[in-house]
Amino acid sequence: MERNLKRMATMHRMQAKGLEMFYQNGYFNTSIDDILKELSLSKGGFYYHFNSKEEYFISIVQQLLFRKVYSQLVAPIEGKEDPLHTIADCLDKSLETAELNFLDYGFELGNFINEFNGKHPEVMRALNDILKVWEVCLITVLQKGKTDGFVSRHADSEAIASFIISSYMGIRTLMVDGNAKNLRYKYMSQLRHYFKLMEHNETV
Amino acid sequence: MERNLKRMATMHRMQAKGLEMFYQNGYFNTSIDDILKELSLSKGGFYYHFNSKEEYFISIVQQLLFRKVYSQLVAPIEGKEDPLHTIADCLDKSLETAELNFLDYGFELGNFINEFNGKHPEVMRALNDILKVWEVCLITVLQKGKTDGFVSRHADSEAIASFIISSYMGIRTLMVDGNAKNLRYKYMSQLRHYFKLMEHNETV
DNA sequence: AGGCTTCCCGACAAAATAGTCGGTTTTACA
DNA sequence: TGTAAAACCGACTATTTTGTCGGGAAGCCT
Repeated sequence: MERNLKRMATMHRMQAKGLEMFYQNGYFNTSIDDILKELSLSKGGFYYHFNSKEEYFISIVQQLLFRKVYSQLVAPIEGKEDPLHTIADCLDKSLETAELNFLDYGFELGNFINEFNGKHPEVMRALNDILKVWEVCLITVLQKGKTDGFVSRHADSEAIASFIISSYMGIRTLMVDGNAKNLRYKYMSQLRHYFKLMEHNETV
Repeated sequence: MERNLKRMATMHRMQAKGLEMFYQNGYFNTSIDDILKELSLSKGGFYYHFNSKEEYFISIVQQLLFRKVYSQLVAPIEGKEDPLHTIADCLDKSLETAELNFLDYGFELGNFINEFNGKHPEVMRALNDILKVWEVCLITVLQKGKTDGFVSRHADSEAIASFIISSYMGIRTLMVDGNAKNLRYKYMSQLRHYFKLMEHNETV
């Protein structure tokens, strides 16, 4: 058992540092050597645990990135009532974290999708899987919101979900180099306006 | 004069091919050699015209990318009346081009901003300059829309502009690997709903 | 202690990378 | 037509990159 623990510990250490550096510099602009230097680990050590840079990256995506997105964007709204307010609060919280993060480089998932878009199908599949989980969660919770009387029955849950995702991905990108605080405020104000549209307000 | 023409022609050829390949594969994943091979040009030829890869890229951004964004996203709305409908139509047209483009890799400007975000200040400046032009145009036309009675006086032009930009950047990213046609339709429907909110509709 | 598996080292190979430089071709023009 | 400048060539250097491999250290079980 001690064995397995050590293995897990090392791999996790490698993955965590990898995510950190790929996020900061991008996948293609980060070399295995760069990462290993930071980890004080050797080439042999790396290739003992992973077969290639790409496989390494995919494992990071499936394990670390998935959990990160899930805990930040999915879990806080999953199964909740009053979806519109819940979603808005969840996104605002995410933006707040980004705003306060001195070393923010945007939305990890979004950045990687951008970097791999249209190529590297294996990697894209892993990234799209995460996106899909988020999307499905949004749609589900919006649909439930309809039956629970929080969301207008005319609202198009799928379209709303896509709109939320795209706007969030975009604002995270803009916030990196712009006035994050101001952008966050502006974004949230517009998003909340937009959300008011589909509140259940049929006066019957 | 023939001299200058040839110079311009060659440089333009290099820039055009560079934009094409940087767009397809990303800046860091495209080597000078790759580009030169496609151009049937030599190393010496390249470094005669440009001093470095970065300078080369910046020249591409300032000349080709700027014009591209300008003609597609700025010119069609600049000075126009009824800004909300004009903007919506303009974005829809852009999305249509992307949708029909068999080789779409997202929003060029957005992709590059993503790739350089937080690093390479020189490059980021050039990219942000373009973004700024677009943003200012949006704000201006929205403000004018207020005085002309097309846009509600309570609308926050700056916030709307940011919201438009971020959502557009996001949807372009999503459209690459998703069902572009469907995404475009969903996006435009939500955007138009959102726009309805700020139409001038004070019944006095 | 002996042997076996797991884990890790670091030198090495092979290819790719940005950029340099001396020389050659092309072009303008006197 | 001669000549000088502009435009281009391609071999070369430096470094970096991913990935391999033979071997050694550490832990585990008997």
